[in-house]
Amino acid sequence: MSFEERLAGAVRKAVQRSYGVELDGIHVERPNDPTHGDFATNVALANAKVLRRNPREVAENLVGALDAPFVREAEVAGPGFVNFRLSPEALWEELGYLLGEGEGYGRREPSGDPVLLEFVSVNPTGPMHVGHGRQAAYGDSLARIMGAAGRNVQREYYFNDGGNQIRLFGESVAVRYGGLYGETWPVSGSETAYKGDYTVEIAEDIAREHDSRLLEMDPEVALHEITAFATSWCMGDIKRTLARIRVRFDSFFNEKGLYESGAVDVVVRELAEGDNVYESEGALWLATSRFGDDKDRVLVKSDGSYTYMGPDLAYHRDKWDRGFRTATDVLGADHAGYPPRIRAGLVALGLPHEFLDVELVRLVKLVQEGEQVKFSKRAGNIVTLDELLDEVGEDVARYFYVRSSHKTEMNFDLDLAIKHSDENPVFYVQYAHARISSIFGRAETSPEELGEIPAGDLAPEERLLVLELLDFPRVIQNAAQKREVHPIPTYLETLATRFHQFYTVHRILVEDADVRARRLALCAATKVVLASGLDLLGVNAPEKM
RNA sequence: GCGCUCGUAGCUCAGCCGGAUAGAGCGUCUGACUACGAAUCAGAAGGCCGCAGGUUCGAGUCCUGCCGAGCGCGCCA
Repeated sequence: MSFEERLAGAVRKAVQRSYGVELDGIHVERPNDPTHGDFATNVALANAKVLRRNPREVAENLVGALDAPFVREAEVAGPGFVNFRLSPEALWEELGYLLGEGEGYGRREPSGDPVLLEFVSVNPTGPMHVGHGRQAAYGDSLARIMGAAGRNVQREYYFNDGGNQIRLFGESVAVRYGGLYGETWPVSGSETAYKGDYTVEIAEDIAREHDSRLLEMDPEVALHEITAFATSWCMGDIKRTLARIRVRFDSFFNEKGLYESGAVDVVVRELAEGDNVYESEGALWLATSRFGDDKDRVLVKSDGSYTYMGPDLAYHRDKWDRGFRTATDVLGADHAGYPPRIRAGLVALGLPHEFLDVELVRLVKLVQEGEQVKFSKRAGNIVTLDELLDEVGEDVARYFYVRSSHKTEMNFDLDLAIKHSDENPVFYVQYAHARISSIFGRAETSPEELGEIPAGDLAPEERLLVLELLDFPRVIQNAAQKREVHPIPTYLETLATRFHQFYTVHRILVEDADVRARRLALCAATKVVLASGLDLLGVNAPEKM
């Protein structure tokens, strides 16, 4: 149990003893100003009115009634805060526990209902670009964080391997392929849809494998071949990029299978037989507005084919049928209209409203020389994720992506990113880790060989470092609960600062065996938490750099 | 027009369930390596937390209204 929780419990008991009331939601926090102690609570202020006493009086009584051996000092301050200072023995003991847990510190075993985290899910019509990189980095880190927080999470990639976009893409590659042999391939639109250079590469690969054989076949059959080749080429490319940026998936789910298994038909039929559909203008509409959507949506088009509602609802129903009780979808912010209507459809199918949880990731705005560049896969003017990784490296990219909240807009100036990659704060955090490794190298020992920590007084820098280390479990829980990744980088940077400050003031490898043991313990604990935190972000913790 | 998400230092961003004097990094300026890694540390300058009301002991944080930005509002996904 953390000190926050233990303190909250002790405070609750003290209030109970003094006033005979049971309070819940007791808030204990780390004050900004270290002179306000290690922890503070505002219960006296928050509850003065209910107790009909003035806050300072409540605080005084609370201090008097407090029974908490790990607290060395409790005092009333300001308008009625109670500031606590912990005993060094308790802090060292807790640090010993941290070291005993090692990389597992702050992490919980997965339990509870399984959660399906779906992210990236980009169509296999081209390489991943810098915008996708953000969703990949966010989604993967979120999965790691939720897992560490004890959620039973599975990561899935949903890919669209049918539909109109795919057809247009297949045609675009076919045009390139035909072009290699001086043939003109007929397209359904007035012009080729996808123009990126990679379409030529794919066409060349097709030619390498099939030569001109496909040109002699029935065009529809040939197009089918080409499309299959092209999409699988792209999936391969995407998977390679994902692996490179250390993004892992447990499963890949393809849309086509939903049609082939009849799952889409089943869902549409089920809805059609219910009371929430009606016909209008030759189409079948689903009354999603009854369940919170802005307006109703077409389920079956007037030509008898399904809209995307069909497969998407079938897909989410499938998630439910597989036993998941929460479906977290990580989507680009351009899909903002999507959650209400899909959720409405799912509720119409009888699934609980809370089942679908959507996190919208703001798009990355590409800027070059102060001007916004519109990047479109179809126009071909994209900066690929691979290009970015070539320039700045995996650690810099992953850290950069998740350092700011996924909800805020992100301006991405590639030139600037390359130029300033040396200044990326990830190095600040990694440096602290490498520095500690170097200390252990010099001490000719390792974090594992430390043994018991002899208790003793803590210098201010040591105290702040310990308190920061012990905050890690809370940071993980908080981030998981709020589905945010950026608190981790924020925390790691603070921790690295606390360490560097401690390091600057105190020499670690001193003669005094107890002092040396304590300081090495601080180093070991910092090292393990830094490595663990960086791991949550998919970033390396180097021994030297 | 309606809906969602945002607006914090020159720039990029933090800020836990409403708490005490709003914090970092970059950039600018000044200092610190003859003991463990200076990719570091100490300090200075830099703020109407978009604006205006409201809620209360207390608001960057909650509510309302404006202003500004992005996205969405297809028988596209």
